Amino acid sequence: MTDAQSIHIQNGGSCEVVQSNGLTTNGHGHHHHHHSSSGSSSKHKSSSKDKHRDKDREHKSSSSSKEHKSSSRDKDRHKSSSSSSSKHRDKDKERDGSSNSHRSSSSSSHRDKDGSSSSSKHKSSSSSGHHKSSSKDKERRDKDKDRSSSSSSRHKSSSSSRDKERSSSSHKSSSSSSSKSKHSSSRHSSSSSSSKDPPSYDGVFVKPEPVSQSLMHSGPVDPFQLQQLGGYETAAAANCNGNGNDGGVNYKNGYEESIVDIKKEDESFNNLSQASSCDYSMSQFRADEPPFEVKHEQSYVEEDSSMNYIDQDDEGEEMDDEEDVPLAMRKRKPEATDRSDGGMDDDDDDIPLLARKKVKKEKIKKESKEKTKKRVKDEPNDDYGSAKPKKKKMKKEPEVVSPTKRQKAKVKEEEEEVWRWWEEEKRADGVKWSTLEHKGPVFAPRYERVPRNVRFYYDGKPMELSEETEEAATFYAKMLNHDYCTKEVFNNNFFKDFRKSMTSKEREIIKDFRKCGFNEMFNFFQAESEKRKAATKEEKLIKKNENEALMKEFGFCMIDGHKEKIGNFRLEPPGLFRGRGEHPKMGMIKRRIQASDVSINCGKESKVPSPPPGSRWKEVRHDNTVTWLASWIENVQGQVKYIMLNPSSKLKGEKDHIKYETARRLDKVIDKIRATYRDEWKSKEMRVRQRAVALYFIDKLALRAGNEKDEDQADTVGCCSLRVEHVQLHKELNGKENVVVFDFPGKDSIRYYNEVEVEKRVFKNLELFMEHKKDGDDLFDRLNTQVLNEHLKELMEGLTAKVFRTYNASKTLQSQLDLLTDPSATVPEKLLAYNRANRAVAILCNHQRSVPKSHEKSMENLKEKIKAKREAIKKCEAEYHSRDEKKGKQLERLKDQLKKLELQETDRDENKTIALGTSKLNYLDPRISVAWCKKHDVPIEKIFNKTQRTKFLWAVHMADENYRF
DNA sequence: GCGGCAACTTAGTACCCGGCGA
DNA sequence: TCGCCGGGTACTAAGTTGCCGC
Repeated sequence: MTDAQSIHIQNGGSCEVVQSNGLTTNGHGHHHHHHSSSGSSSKHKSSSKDKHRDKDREHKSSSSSKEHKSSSRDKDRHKSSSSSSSKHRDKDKERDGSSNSHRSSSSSSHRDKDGSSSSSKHKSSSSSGHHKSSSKDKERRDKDKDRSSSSSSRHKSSSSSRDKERSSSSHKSSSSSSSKSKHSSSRHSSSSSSSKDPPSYDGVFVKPEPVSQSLMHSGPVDPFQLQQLGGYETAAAANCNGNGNDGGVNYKNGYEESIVDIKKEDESFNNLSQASSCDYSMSQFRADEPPFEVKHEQSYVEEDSSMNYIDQDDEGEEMDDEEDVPLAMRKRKPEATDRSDGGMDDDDDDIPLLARKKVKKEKIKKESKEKTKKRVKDEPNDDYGSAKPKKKKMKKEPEVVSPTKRQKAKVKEEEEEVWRWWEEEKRADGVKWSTLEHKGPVFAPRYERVPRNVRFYYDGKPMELSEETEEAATFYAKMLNHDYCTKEVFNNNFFKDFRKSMTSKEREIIKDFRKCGFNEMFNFFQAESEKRKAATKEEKLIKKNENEALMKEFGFCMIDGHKEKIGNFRLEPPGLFRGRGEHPKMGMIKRRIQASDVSINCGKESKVPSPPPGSRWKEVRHDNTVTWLASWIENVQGQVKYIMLNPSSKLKGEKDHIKYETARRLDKVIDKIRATYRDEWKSKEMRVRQRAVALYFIDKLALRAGNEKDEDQADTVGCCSLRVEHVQLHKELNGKENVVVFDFPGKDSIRYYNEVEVEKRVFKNLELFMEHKKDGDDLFDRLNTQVLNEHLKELMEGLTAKVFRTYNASKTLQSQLDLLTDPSATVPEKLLAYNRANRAVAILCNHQRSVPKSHEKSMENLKEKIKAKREAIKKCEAEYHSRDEKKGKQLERLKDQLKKLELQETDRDENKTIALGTSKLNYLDPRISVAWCKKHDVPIEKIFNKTQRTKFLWAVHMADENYRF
C-alpha cells in the first residue's frame, strides 16, 4: 500500500483499523489505554500532585470506559493502573507480553531478551532507578558499548513507567475531558480496515494522513504531492455513494481513491531509482537535482538489504564512538541527578543535553524577588528617526473589491490606514522601530462584590467572606458548570489557592473543599449573563460605544509615524488557570495584575503612558529591538506575557513575509536535504541516524520539533521528545508493510494518531532505537531540538524544524489547488476545491477542533433544506412540460440552489472536526490563495474574511495570478 | 557549553454579534 | 420582531527558537 493510501486510512481512521492492531481506535479507547498505563505509579511520583493526577486519571478512565470495550492491551494497562508500585513490575511484564506484539513485531527476540532480563533490570533499578535521566543514558551507553549485555534499559523501569503515566494521563485528558467530542463520537465506518476504508472523520479524529513524501525511497518524489494527487477529485462521486450517516466517508473516498493509485509503493531500498518514474512535474523533487553531498563521510557498514537487527546491533556498538551517546537523559525527575553512576564511564558526550530540569516554581519565586533586578535597558536611541524608511501611504486598495457601495466605502476607510510597508526597504539591523508611543494597557475592572443575598455556603450554612476570598470564590463559581470542575487536580489546586486568599479566620473554618457551596453564586452569574443577553438595544449600544471608545484610546499605538492596531491591549483579568490536557497547575488562581507588575516599553522621546492614579509601573524601558509594548510576569507559570501588535501590523506582517520566504528557500534545497537524511539513515553514528529519522518524520508528517517539557507542565510531546510508548511498529498492518503507528498527545494535548507506512530502513532504525528501551524512554535519546536545529542551520540559513511545517503546508496547498481546481467550475465549486485543499493541510498539521455542538442539528437543517429543494424541483419539473421559458429558468435556478446546498453540506460535514483557520492563518503562504483567486476569478472575500484580508494585505498587493510558492 | 530566560508564533476555545429565516 | 445559527473575534495557553550570561 502506498503512503497515500495510508494517509487516507488514517484520516478516516476507523476504529476497526486500530482494533485490528489491538488498539482501540476510538478516542475513548485511547484514553483508556493511556489511562491505565498511567496507573503504574513509579517511585518518582510521590508528590501529592502526582497522586492527584493519578487519581484523576483513574477517575476518568472509569467514566470513559463505558463507551468502548477496551482492547486487551487496554485492559492490561487498566489493571495495572490500579496496582500499587510494587505491582508495577508485574504490570510491566504483563504489558511487555501484551503489547509487544504491537511493537516491533519482527523483533520478538529483543522482546524476549527484554523480558528475561527484566528482573535483573529491576534490581539494578533499585539502586539507581530514581535517577532516571542519568541512568537512562548510562544504560544506553552501556548498551551501546557493551552490546552483549544488552539488557540495558531496565533500570529505567521506574522512570519510564512514570513517564508513561504522564503520557497516558494527558492523552486521556485530551480526549475525555477537554476535547470530549474530538476523539469520541466517532462513527466507525465499517472499516475493516482496508486501506480503502479509512475511518470516518467523525469523532475520532485520527490524524490525517501523512501527506508527505512517502516515496522518498523511490528517489526524488514528493510523497506529499503524490498523496495529494487526486485529492478530492472523486469526492463528488463519493458523496453520492457515501452512506449518509457517515459524512466522513465522502471525504475519505474523495481523498483516498485517487490518491491511492498514484503512488506505487516500492518498498525495497534497492529499487529506489525505479520509483523515480513518478511525474516530477508534480513533485517537489526535481529529477535533475544534483546529488547532495552528505556531510559526514563514512563507509556504510550495512547494505540496505543486509540490514538486520543483529547487524544493526553490532553496528550500533561499532557506531558508538564517544559522540554517539544519548543526549537524552531527560530528567523528568530532579532526583535523577544524584544517581550514582555505577560503571558508567562519563564521556563528555554522554552528558544528557536534554536533561534540563527546570523547577519553575522556584523560578517563579525567584522572579518575584528579582523583579527589581530586572534590567532596565535604556536603548541608545540615537538613531531614532534616522533609519526611517520612506513611506508611501494610502494608495488605493485595488484588490478588495466589494460589490456594494457600502462595502466600498468601508474598504476605503480601511485603506486610509494602510501602511504599505512592503514597498519600503527592510531594516536589517534587528531594530524594530524608531518611535513608539502608546497609552499603556487597560486594567481588568475592579472586583465588585456580589449582592449580599448571594452567598457562599460552607457545610450547608451561608458564610460571609472577605472581599479577596469572595473574589476567589467567584472565580470558581463562574466555572461551576464547566468540565474543569469535575477534575480533581483542578479542584485541589483551586482549593489550595483559595485558602491562601482567605483570612486566617476563614482558613480556620473552611477546610474541606467538598463542603463549599458555590451554587448561589453560580446562579447569580448565570442570571447576570442572561440579563446581559436580554439587554435592550440601547443598553447594548451604550456598552458597545464604551468599548469602542476604549479601543480607540488604548487599542492603537503610533509606531514610526503610523497608527497601528494593538493585538491585546487588555491585561489578563484574574481568574483560574485553564491549562489544557492534564495540566498539573489547572485551577490555580491567576492573580490580578497591578501597575507595579507591568513593564512598559516605548520610545525614548514619546510620552510615557500614565499608570492608574496612585500607582507606578514596574519599569519603563525604551528597547527598540523588541516589539512588545508592555509585559508582566504571570504568576501561575512564571512566564512573561506581552502586549504586542495586531497581526495586521507591519511588524507582524514583515515577519510573516520572511517566514514564507524562508519556506520558499527551503523548496530550493529540499531535495538535497531529503537525500542527505536518507543517506544518514545508514550512518554509523546512532546520533546521526536518529537525527535523520526524526527529520524524516518532521518533513513527512509535519511533526513539531518537540522541546523538552517540565514536570509542571502537561505531558505532551513532539518529534524529538517522542517516547517509545508513543510509537508502535508493525511489520505488517492492514496490508501495509513497515507501518509505524504514532499515538501521542501533541500540542494542547491534542491527540496525534497516525498509521504510517515508512521506508524499510526507517523501520529498521526505529527498531534499533527502541531496542531494550522501556515505554517511557526517549525514542531519540541522542537528539533534542537544539541539536536538530543546529544541524538544520548548517543545511540552510535560517532553517529550523518549524520551517518544514510551513513549507509542507504551503506546498500542499499549492499542489492541491492545482489539482482540484477546475477552471470551468462555478465559484461555489471552486470554493469547495479551495476548502478541500485547505483541509488537506489542516489534516496534515493535525489541526483539530471539537465537533461544534450544533453540528448535528445544522446538518439536519441543511438536509431538510435539500429535501425541500429537491421536492420543489420535482414539482417544477412536473409543471414544465410546456416549453415554458419562465418555468425553465426557475428550474435552472432551483437546481443551482440545490447544488449550492449540497456543496455546503459536503463542506460542512468534512469540516466537522477540522479547523481550517489555524493553517490559513499560520502556515499557508497567503500569496498562493491570492494568486488562486486572481487566476480563477474568485473574489478574495470568499476565502479571506476581513481580519484575514487585513492580516494578509501585503500578500494581496504582492501576488499576481502567476505567483507560485 | 548549557541552562534558562525572553521573545515571538501557533493554537484551540469561549463567547459575541450580526444576519437570516420563521 | 424574535430567536437561532454560525462566523468572527477575543483571549490566553502552549509551542519554538534565539541568545545571553554564568
